[in-house]
Amino acid sequence: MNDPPDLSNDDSAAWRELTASESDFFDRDTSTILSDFGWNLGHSSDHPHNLSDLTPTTTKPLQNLPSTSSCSSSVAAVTQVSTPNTNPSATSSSSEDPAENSTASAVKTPPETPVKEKKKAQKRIRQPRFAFMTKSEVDNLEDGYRWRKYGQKAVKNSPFPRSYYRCTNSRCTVKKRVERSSEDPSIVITTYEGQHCHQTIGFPRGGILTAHDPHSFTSHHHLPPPLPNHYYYQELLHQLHRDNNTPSPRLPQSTTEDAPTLSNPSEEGLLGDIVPQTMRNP
DNA sequence: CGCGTTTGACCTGCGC
DNA sequence: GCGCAGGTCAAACGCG
Repeated sequence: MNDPPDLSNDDSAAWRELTASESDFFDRDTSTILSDFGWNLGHSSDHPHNLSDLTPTTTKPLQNLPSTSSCSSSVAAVTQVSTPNTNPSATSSSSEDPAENSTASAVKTPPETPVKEKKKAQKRIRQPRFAFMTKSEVDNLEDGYRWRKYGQKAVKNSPFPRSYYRCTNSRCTVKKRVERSSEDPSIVITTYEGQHCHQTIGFPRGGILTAHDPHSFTSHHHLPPPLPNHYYYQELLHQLHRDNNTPSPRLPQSTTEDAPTLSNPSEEGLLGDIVPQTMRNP
């Protein structure tokens, strides 16, 4: 049905299906969008500086793909096209393992009938995806969650492999893919799939976040993915469709003249300077 | 020893 | 039906 487009395996039809959600995406307040995916942008300087701690980054959300909520139960929600506006803490109470987990656990089971049928019923289920580009030297940007790498694949037409990560929280089914842009190796494309159903767990090894005080460990300590930027978003779309010889989808409203708007200076400091020109093709 | 990464194999979807 | 590419698994391995 509404198969969410895959950034890497981009299918033009799927991209075109974005239009409605794109409008919604760009019309909405940044923090609202991000919170939909379990990210809550701090409103002051009290958020941790993770991304910029690692490297100067320039980040751009690419898409907000409506689908299901990963931590609420899944199958029935597939047809929901409206924004998955559940906030992570709200969904966490019912965070039984949804389709994603059962799918994964079923994969390696012998190809028996019941499991296979179950898989088949689930195969179309995709979590909401949120992709963004980050101009960074490092591939794996700290985002407040712990990730376990479960796979790496070579990507066609790209010298850079794609890495697959899963949230280490056993009840959280969020995944992310990390790959470098073949056109600009300094650009890291991160695609999140699903919503976290738990708070950020901090950085056990890095110690940037702490949870000593559960009361202070509120949602605004979620680390945000980067801010939306129409320019990058559109650039990527065009780039992808150039690569695939498919017509570029039209973005609602936004133009390449849209300057990235940072809601406050501290965010700018967090995310690094946004330099739209870096995304332009020569 | 626990946890995370690496990596080859396997599964699945999709286009031709 | 076949082949390709993406996605996932899980054993082996490394590290603190």
